[in-house]
Amino acid sequence: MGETPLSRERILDAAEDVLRSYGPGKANVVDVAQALGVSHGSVYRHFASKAALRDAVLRSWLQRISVPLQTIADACSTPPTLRLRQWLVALRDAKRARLADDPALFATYSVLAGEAREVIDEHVAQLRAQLAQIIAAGTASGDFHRADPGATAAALFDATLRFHHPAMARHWSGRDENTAFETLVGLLLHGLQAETRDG
Amino acid sequence: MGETPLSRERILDAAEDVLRSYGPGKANVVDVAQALGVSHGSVYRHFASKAALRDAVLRSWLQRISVPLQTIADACSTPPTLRLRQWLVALRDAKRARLADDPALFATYSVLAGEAREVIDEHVAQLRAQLAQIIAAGTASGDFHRADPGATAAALFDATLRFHHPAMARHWSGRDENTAFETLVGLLLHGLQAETRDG
DNA sequence: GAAATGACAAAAATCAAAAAATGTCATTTA
DNA sequence: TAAATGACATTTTTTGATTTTTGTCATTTC
Repeated sequence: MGETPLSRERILDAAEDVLRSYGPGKANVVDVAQALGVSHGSVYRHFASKAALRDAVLRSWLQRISVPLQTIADACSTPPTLRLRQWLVALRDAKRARLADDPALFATYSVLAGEAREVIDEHVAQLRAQLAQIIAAGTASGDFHRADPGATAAALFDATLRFHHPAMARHWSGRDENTAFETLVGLLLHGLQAETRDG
Repeated sequence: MGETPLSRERILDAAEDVLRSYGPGKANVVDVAQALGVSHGSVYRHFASKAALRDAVLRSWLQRISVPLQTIADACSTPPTLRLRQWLVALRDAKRARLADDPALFATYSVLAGEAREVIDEHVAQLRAQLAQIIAAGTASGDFHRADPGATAAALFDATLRFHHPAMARHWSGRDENTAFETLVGLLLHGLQAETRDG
């Protein structure tokens, strides 16, 4: 009956569609199987549990955010200060665009994120590593003056939480949002460029 | 029957006790009235609704955080840089202490906060005003070089969300918590002290 | 007569029975 | 013989009847 053989990929796509139209509370694996025209037993042949499927869908969504950011982090020809700014803007914009594009789906993924702590921790670690990479480049070039790129990356990620953490999405449509972001990023970049006793 | 006449104060105290022992989901105004030995109708004589009582209890809890911070903000004899650091440390410590002291009550108040957006907005505005006051002092003394104390205050408050927002409480017992805080505060203070084109 | 009461209607929470979803696996299909 | 099925036991969610809680106010109390 199946035209294309059933694969993880196809299941993931169907699961995302089901999630989009039913929401995180109502979507279930029978629906996903139905969307694919197979029995739900077949889905369990590719994913050990509903939680595993949910994690895979979330991971795929997060990849679509982190992969383009890696490209920015890798752009060695861009000066570190500019590169850092571009990266922070890109992260902010990626989140805002997803919220603006489909608020319900954004809310759905926020719920999934709340249920899949490990997947999120992994994603955050990836993003921090990208930041650390840029900061290390800036330290090497003499643009930044900080001892520990890892700790500094964590500080920058935390400092900008307000602009990328889904729990703060409520604020993203505020009037002074852009000014607030620019003020904070300006402050942080000045901090990085300042000479330190200990760095 | 009543020894002391029923007052807002006494109701507030009883409500906090009830909240402490029943939690935010189970506490109700009949319980509060019972704890005071009065009918629930009498409570409604002092508070228009359960929501109004809840707001008042939350406001009182928040005051106990913001009033001591105001004292720090007002300490003109302390140099602005140190004063700012003290204020940020005090806010962080106040939240951490409440979480450590009674995690269940902290969770209860976090739920209340989620239900009483307006009260929280007011509280945040107060805290930001305190920060703005310190920053304005630092700008006047030449320690800081930022154009807009209000915007800078907002940026500092947002940048440190990770260390004072209840939604982030999960992280507060982490191993590198103190280092992370010090790294971020150091970065921010350097940023404030740096010369700017536009300030 | 100001403060408190408790009976009451309306709204919300609870609970247990019924329905649906998850996860397994012996059997079927191609 | 690898992939898919669907019947099944178990767990979770939904549903709707019942109980609790909220909020009001005419009456009572001190």
